[in-house]
Amino acid sequence: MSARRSTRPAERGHSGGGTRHGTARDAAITGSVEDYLKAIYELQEMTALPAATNAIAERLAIAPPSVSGMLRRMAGLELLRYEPYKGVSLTASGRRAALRMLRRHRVIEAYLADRLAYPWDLVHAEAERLEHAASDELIDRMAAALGEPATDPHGAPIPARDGTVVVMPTRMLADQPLGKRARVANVGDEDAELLRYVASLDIRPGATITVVARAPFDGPVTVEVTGVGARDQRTHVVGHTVARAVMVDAPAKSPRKR
Amino acid sequence: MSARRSTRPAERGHSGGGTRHGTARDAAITGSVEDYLKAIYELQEMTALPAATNAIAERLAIAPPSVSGMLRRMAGLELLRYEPYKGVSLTASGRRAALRMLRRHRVIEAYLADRLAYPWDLVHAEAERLEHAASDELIDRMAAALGEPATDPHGAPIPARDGTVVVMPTRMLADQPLGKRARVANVGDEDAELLRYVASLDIRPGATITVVARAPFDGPVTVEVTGVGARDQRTHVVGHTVARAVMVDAPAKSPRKR
DNA sequence: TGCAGAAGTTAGGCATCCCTAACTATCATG
DNA sequence: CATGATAGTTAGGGATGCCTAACTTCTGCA
Repeated sequence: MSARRSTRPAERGHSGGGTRHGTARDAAITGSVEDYLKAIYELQEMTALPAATNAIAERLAIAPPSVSGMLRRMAGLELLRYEPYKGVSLTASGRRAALRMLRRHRVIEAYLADRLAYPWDLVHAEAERLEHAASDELIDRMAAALGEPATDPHGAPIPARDGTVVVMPTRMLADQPLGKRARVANVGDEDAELLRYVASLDIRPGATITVVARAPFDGPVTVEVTGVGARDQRTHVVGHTVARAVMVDAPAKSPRKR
Repeated sequence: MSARRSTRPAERGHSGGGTRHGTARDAAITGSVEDYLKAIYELQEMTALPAATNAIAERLAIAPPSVSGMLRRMAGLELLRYEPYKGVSLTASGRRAALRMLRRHRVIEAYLADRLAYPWDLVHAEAERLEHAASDELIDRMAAALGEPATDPHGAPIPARDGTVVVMPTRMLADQPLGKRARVANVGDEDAELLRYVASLDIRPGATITVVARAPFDGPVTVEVTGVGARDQRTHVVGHTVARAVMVDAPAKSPRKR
């Protein structure tokens, strides 16, 4: 009988077998754990407070009890600190892993858009799956091919290989003072339909935008937009959801490296 | 509270949840099932007989009982015909799915090698993971970017979108008659070390090779090689494992489209 | 033809990762 | 400071997908 293959796939899907060799911790970072890490990081980014179980559950479209269980497991892996009923916050190791995922996600998005002419509303969904399967080698080759891009197609900063990110201070279009010109920094990447819509209004990272009116009670916002390569200005009225998804530069302090 | 995401990941890892919408059959084609399909197809390709449980198990580096269970499940999905103790053969639907995976795998390999300067011994491992995560859209974009390549970097034919493959008749270098010049058709892609080795001998798809001597009892084979772009000939002595991994054109009948 | 060994199966288990139902802790507020 | 809504937990269960141990079927060869 011929020799049995000695190299077996380290991780077969997300489940089963496994947990041999590797950094003991690495071995247990499944695709699901990676999704949790990203979600928790992004929640903490927003609030700077421990991430709430229900918030994580909602972000991942998972039932809260499933999250409780996973958090306990991840605490065991020392990816986060978990005090029951008190929410979670990432450890240094968890934060590193989360930023690694963010880098992967955004490099893939950038590559797809730039090299395969992927429309910007589709790159997120594709990256969402590829980010778990791609090797670090592949991510680095893609980033290198693009010349180490600083942002993804939606304007979100791409963490560097060493886990540092340059976070520019931004605010939602919904919070932007009237009459103040600003640069569009980034647009939330999760809603494809919304992305197609705002693109049709020339609202993309780098565009210039001014809020000229805002109706009360989370009402529509009137904006003047000058597209990235454009000279002429267009006026649009957008709803509150859009005004919350579009982020503009808030040139307050200097950019922070974190 | 903001609107709950309506689009949830259709498949979370390989496990759990799922089985919503889709062709009822599609929904159950997990990454593992995809691996089985490929393995079974390739075994059937070689032998033209039902694939044996143990052969599948060995190919996938999985214990035979695990295979038995999976085969029963896949028979239920009508991907294959399963007669206990008699092996399995793919149904039309299973064959289609297997060829789809082969196309994905080989398009990815070709893309990585061509566009990201991936060395040919590494593309297999990377494709092995990406093939489960990439969308059809991505595969087609990659294939289009390359100009619809006919073969992968190892010389294996890439099935067309419609599931047809042009299979050229080949034979192992180990079976090639003495003194007969032939073109290297393809080299088995699974063993990275072997690939690096044969590449160092200029043995790649398209190279010209002649067996000038063969020792008995599966002994070493002496060959004269002219590299793809090269003019001068080099002589090498390779072992039986290499002689079985290198396939050369066997210009017998005309190529079959299957 | 019969029987040993190879091939393949059933039985029972475990890890991941999700679910619903039911219970408990926390906290704002009257 | 009691209490009820909300947040979060435990309990129990199911699918996938792998494992080992033990058993059954098949087959080639004397």
